[in-house]
Amino acid sequence: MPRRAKKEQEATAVEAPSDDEPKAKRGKKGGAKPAEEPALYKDPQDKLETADGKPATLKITSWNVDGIRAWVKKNALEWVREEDPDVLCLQETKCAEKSLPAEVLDMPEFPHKFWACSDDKEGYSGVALLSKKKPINVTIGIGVEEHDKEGRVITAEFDDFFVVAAYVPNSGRGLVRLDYRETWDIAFRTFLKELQDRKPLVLCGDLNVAHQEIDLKNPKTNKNKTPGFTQRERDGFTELLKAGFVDSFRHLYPEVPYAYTFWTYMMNARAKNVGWRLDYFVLSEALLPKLCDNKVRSKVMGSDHCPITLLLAM
Amino acid sequence: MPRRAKKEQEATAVEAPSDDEPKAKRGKKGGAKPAEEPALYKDPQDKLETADGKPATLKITSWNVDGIRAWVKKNALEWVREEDPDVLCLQETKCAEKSLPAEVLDMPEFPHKFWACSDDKEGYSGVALLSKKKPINVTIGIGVEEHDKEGRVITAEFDDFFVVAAYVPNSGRGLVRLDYRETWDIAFRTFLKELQDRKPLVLCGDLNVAHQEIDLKNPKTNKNKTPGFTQRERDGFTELLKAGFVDSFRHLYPEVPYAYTFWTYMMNARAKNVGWRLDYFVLSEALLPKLCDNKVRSKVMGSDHCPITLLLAM
DNA sequence: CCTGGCACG
DNA sequence: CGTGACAGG
Repeated sequence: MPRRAKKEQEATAVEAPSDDEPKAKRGKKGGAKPAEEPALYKDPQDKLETADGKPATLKITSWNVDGIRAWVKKNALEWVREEDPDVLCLQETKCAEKSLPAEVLDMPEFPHKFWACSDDKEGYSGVALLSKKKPINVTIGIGVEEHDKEGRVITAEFDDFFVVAAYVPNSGRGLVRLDYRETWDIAFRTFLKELQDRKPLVLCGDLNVAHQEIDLKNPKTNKNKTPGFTQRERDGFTELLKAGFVDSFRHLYPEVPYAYTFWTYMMNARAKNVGWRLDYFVLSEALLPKLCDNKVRSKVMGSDHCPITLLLAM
Repeated sequence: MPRRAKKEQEATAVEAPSDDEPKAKRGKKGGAKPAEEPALYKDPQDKLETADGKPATLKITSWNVDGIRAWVKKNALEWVREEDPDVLCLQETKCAEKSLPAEVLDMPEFPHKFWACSDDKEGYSGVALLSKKKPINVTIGIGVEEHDKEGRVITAEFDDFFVVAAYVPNSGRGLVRLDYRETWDIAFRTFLKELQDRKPLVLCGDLNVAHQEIDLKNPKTNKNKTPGFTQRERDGFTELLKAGFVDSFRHLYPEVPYAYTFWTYMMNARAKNVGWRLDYFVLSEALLPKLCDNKVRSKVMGSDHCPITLLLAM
């Protein structure tokens, strides 16, 4: 940093599927159906300065990789190198530390690498935080034993702020883990508030909730049924914002729909942009004057989530 | 049948690996090691008639497919169509009947298809017998309850002979199932002898034993250690031959080495032809006058086993 | 549908 | 190393 302007968002990891939706479909009952145009999202050009003209000096990228080994094989690191963030936060690495791919361990761009893996279940959960600059201090977990066994949080302290990389527990099929999720949400909020009492923070990662109806394609059918869009999960997020935090994407783009960061692999959801916004940068309000942009790199392939990037003028 | 002569054995399913062994290797200690030429096997041209000139009229192909769904995806059926056998025996289909790939179920070349699947463990073992001609009768198993739960044997009766398609149980890592294997071998032998009392038979399939030292690359290191080359398994095969059966490949080519039908996927074994002859046609002695050839299609890809083909003048 | 584990070979 | 079933999402 400072950075040159990049021409346009490009998907370098893996080519986006080239065949579009069929233009028209004939229903089984014989009735001709009108073509359903997919509601696409076009991320605007990166805004490289704050509202009052201070240049972006810090770039943070967050990506739920859905298995770091498979992700590496899909050449996702090529895109990471082009994006060239200062801090890279990865969720769902699904990989014991000893099995991490050499391609990631070797990256000289990030001399400082931190890993949190699940204690019990191999290949489950797991987050990483990679940084160009050496953090003052790094901690794993949120300081609550029952919540720190699954490799879900890494906190890196820098001079003027914390970066918290998080992978919030999914409530599970049939919402079997929604009770646990609520317990987590409360404990995690406490943790974040205490951190923020010391220094402003950037929370980034897969928070496993679509906050409002605008944050997923099918709010009606998923409300209180599908993990990630129950009232309790959404209220948890609202509570977080009340504690002095800001959803930076929604702050910058209050009315913009279709800006999803996750699409199930099933039913060709990504091609149809039937998705969810589950990945966030949540900032301490104190950092708002430094906010330049929050990008959603929706075309970048390599996982069932796309990467998101935060630009700050620190 | 009768058939035109085929020019040369060709691998149409999947290209054989194109890079050969490195010509020379330098040892870690600095000493130059002589290049180890892989001991290759070249299957001779198909012999399309018996020793006394009767033309081949029956072609049986046997292949351990190591998962019929994966095998189909590797385009193995293309090769099967070129080979065009009258009877096709498949082992290790690893597939419940309801999940069989449509590509196989649809094959009009084989109007008569028979499946034997594992009762308990899904995706384990399983054999198939496909035929152009309708058999007089078909049975599953060997008529012994404890041995008939894993989908290992199909017997098809034709006018002048039986075809027995078999996948003999592997003795398992650490030979944990060698005792069971011996029990199986005895029961299976009894079954075959009783069949043969009625009509001559062709046993074909993965018998999970390399009979003699010539039948695997590394007899010394595997003897009595690795499943498939213990004395008890080898003796079982010897006992079978004593009961009036003939290993047709070894009968035709008594001294030919390196004619393997299986190579572990590990350690690049196939490229180095570090293999085992585990797949056989075992004939009733009465069928010897009809024997034309026993082919080992070692270049044909699609599984960790290659197909073998028997040519008879019935 | 796609990732990981694990059993089996 | 590669297949399958299974958990998890």
